[in-house]
Amino acid sequence: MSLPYAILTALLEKPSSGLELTRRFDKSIGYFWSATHQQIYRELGKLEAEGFIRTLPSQQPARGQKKSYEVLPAGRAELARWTGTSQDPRPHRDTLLLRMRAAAVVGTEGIEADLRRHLDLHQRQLAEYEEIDKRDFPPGKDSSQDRLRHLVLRAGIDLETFWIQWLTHALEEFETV
Amino acid sequence: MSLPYAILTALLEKPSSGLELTRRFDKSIGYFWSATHQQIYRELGKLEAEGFIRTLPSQQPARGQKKSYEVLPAGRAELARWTGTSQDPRPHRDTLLLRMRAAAVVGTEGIEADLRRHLDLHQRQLAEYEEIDKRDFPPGKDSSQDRLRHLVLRAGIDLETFWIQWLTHALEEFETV
DNA sequence: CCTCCTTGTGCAACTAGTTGCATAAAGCCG
DNA sequence: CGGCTTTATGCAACTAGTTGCACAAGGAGG
Repeated sequence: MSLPYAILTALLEKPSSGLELTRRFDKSIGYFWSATHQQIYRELGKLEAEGFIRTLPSQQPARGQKKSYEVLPAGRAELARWTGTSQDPRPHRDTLLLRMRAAAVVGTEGIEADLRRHLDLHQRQLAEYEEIDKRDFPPGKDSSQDRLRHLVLRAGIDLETFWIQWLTHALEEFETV
Repeated sequence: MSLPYAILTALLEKPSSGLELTRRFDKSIGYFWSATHQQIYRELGKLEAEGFIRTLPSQQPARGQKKSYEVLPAGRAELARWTGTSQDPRPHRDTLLLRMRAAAVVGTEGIEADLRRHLDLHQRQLAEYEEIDKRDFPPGKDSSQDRLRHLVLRAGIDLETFWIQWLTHALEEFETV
């Protein structure tokens, strides 16, 4: 699966401890590959056992003691291999669309309020992305690294924009019934 | 989770056997809630045990013997309850965006071909949706049922359109490096 | 200095989803 | 009528992801 590769990418961007990774997942990589701290700790253990990462020296492993990891050459190679390997898109699951379809059969009772709530959530997310856009990608920056990362952010922005439009349209539909 | 509700919706639209449901999932509900035949058979068993569905009469249960199900009033009520219940959007995972982010760190070797392949897949999917659009939603049809189902289809069409645009843009980016 | 809160790591048990395979009936075809 | 394919149902074992909780260290404050 993809989680180990998400972690390798995050660690290459910056060596971190489990908790730091968890926090960074919550506001960056996690936008398109979320993970709980549990998954992350477990995966860090596996990656270390496989020789893809190691704990930074000068740190004895103990509970409640911060333990930072960095990527080893074998880990970078494995990530590069995976990145270049063709993969099918994973099946796509969306509860809200499913509920709309159900609502067509059993009635729309109660769903409108939740559409509004989702609209609000997407608007917040969009605002967050635009914040990042302004902060991390000012006009001058366009190394090829930056351009790729910016492309990913654009996908996020455009997806949120799509949802906002769709939800707005759906809510209009409800008003005219 | 949502699978049982996807199945209830499909069965309300039309009573079916396990295999028929599997096929219908592959070309309708499955566009936003996919499931394997395995999941479906297991879930049908559970739904029957809970008294939400039953096998159509005049059918003895035997291997290799078709067994059709229909939704009972309790099942419809449960689906209506679920549909009207507020739910958080589930975390969103996308391998391709993750790979782009990884590519920013370890290089883009090999990813371009796969972007083209994905572009092709999305174009086919869009064509399929537009086919359904033409076939199932001619201008006259707009009962409130139809309008909701059409709204869901529009989401599919617009999402595919988004991906096609994004991938096209990404590939242009690659050419100018 | 002892309790409480925060930071950090981790185990165990669960739910959801996937993959591989078995089995049975029924139709097709020489 | 005997093997071959298709239709149909299902078990078992696996991988991925979630939830609930435990526990240790260190700092803050009465």
